[in-house]
Amino acid sequence: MTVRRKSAGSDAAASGKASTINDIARLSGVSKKTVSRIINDSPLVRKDTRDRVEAVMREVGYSPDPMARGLAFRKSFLIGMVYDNPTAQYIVNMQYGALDALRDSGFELVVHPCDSRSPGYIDGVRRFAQQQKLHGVMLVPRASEDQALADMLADIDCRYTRIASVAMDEPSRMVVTHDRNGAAEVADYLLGLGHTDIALITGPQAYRSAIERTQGFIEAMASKGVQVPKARVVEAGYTFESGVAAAEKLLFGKQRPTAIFCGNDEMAAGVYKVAMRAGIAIPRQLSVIGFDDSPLASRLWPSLTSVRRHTRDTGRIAAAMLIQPEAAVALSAASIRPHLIIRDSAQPPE
Amino acid sequence: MTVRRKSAGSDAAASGKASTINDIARLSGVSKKTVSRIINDSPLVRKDTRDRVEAVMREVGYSPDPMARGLAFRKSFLIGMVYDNPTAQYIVNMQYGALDALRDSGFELVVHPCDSRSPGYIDGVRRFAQQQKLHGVMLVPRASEDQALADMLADIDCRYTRIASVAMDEPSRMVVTHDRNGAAEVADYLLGLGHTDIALITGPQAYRSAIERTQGFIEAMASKGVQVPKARVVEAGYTFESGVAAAEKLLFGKQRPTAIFCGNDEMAAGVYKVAMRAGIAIPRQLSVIGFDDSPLASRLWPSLTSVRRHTRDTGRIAAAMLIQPEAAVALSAASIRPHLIIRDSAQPPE
DNA sequence: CTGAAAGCGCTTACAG
DNA sequence: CTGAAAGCGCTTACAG
Repeated sequence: MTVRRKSAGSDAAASGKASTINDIARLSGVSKKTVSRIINDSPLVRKDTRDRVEAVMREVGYSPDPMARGLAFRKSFLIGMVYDNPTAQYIVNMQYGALDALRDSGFELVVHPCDSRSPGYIDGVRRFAQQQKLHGVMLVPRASEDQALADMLADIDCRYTRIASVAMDEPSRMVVTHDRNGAAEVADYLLGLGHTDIALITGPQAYRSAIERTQGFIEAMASKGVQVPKARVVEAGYTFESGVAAAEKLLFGKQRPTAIFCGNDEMAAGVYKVAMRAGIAIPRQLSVIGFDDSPLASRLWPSLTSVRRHTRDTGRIAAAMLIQPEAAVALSAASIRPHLIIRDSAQPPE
Repeated sequence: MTVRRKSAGSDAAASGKASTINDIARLSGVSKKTVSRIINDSPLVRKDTRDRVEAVMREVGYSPDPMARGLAFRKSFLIGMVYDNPTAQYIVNMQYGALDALRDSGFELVVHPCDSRSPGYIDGVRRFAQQQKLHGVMLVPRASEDQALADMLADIDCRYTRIASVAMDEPSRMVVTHDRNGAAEVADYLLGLGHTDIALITGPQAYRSAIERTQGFIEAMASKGVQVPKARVVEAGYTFESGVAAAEKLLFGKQRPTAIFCGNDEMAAGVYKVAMRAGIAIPRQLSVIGFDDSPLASRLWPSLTSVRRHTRDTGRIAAAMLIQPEAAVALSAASIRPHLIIRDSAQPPE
């Protein structure tokens, strides 16, 4: 037999209405201002007062209304995530990471995909940020690389963090993913296997990540004394189809490279398709390496060696910097470095 | 030479503050209540008054503050999307669809992934809905199949829509995806190619979609006079790894089926891996068909014939039903039926 | 069809 | 350390 405990909040609960700051003030015998101080973690409250009020809050299950708070603060408790990256897994991981940081913080995540090639997109983000009085915005590549976007946000006093492969703003606003390091690791790995004739299929050089991955690879090779000839570098579009087209150029020329490093997994899948169709065995006759460590990497056959990015961590840090600015420096200093996941798509050249 | 036009809103603009309903009322010489009526599309406003006020709004770029409106309405302008589906592309498409419906509506999308197997998850959704005073919630499979979740939302008077493969709630709350039809189409297709010994790798039967796809297939076969023996049906977990395990059971038995229908593309990729490794040629020696038409389908080699779901449309309709209840019936009547996308992974049996 | 008053649930600015 | 008053930008309930 259970005894139904009569809680101090049963009036509000019974009437079906959520309790407000006034209820808490009345029930704990303090002014609403004191309750407000407690909600906002003000140090100007005596410990026993705080304890008493917090007990009441717990008992009635009080949580402050974000809209009322937002109205008074002139700022909402919403974090916007702005992105135009077409890769689903990347977006979802970034969202999960942001939500990791936002969990139990009172902030919520509002998603805002956009098309950074369309002319009005900056205005769209501005309306979004201003109308919702966003607490902050996470800028995900490639949108994060658009200086005009960042300038607009600074202009309307909307705080933001930028995720990018290289620093391009104040440290307190940057989460740097160091794509260059991942590409260098690929170069070292392939050189270590004995490859010297390695081709590159790069992403569009209008993307900073593509530049970083390309340069990181080429420089790491150079540092070991191996030059990558221009003809071995084919620029593609980060898409499967563009990977197919690039592979066709590379695999049916006079001399076939013994390995191909692709700027992402999508394009590596394109190389797989061309190689399979042409009867070129991976990895025996051709080593292939991707970038992203997307789900695709382990589902392809043979499974694809690829560079893992810590996308979820990246998202978590970018969001945390928005809601805990004081921790920003420590967080941004935390190095998120990609690293190689070795699977079955590379071996020493024949 | 451009003449800078002095707009009626230049005072507010110059002071850097967004204009409010009071500014609009003052500038157009009406009461704020009339402005409010116009914001809320009330018919109780004379047309010329409305036109005049709307002109002022446009001129100063006014848009009402959602937090102030929400506070007064006791309801926010946020739509929650609750899901526990691990497939990234599905989630992202669903989000895009919802955003299609929400665009320029004043509503925003707040994402809320959860784990429907964890005990406290319903409480988590409740807190989310109550604290944010959500305008409505979209329930995505498999969370949408949890009656206790739907009951809780009804209990707290939070409107919701459920996306599922079969109706399990009032029509005004359902978006039905008819997975059964897609599976039946696969059966017809494989029978048409001449297959009779077809195996199934199904999703977990705790998922309604898995039941629907399995039953849809088996019944369509039966209607053409072909029985599917029990031993030809292997239950797996909708994951790549579970697909691998199931394929190993099916492909190395006494008699190999000539075709396998997989409950999703992930598991089909698992079949590919096992077949490739064992030197079983797809589609010559084994036809394989998936479900989802995920990006994976076209990236595998040979490209995978699969059932396309109209996920983005589904998301759009589910969101539209929340913000335009009057259109709900018409929308839910709109049939979203999956259909087969034929690629290269099936051919007549040898 | 239009408006003045009161209120939504908080915080800021000021006072003590 | 604590509180009474005014205000954030809207809408509801009531009146005309």
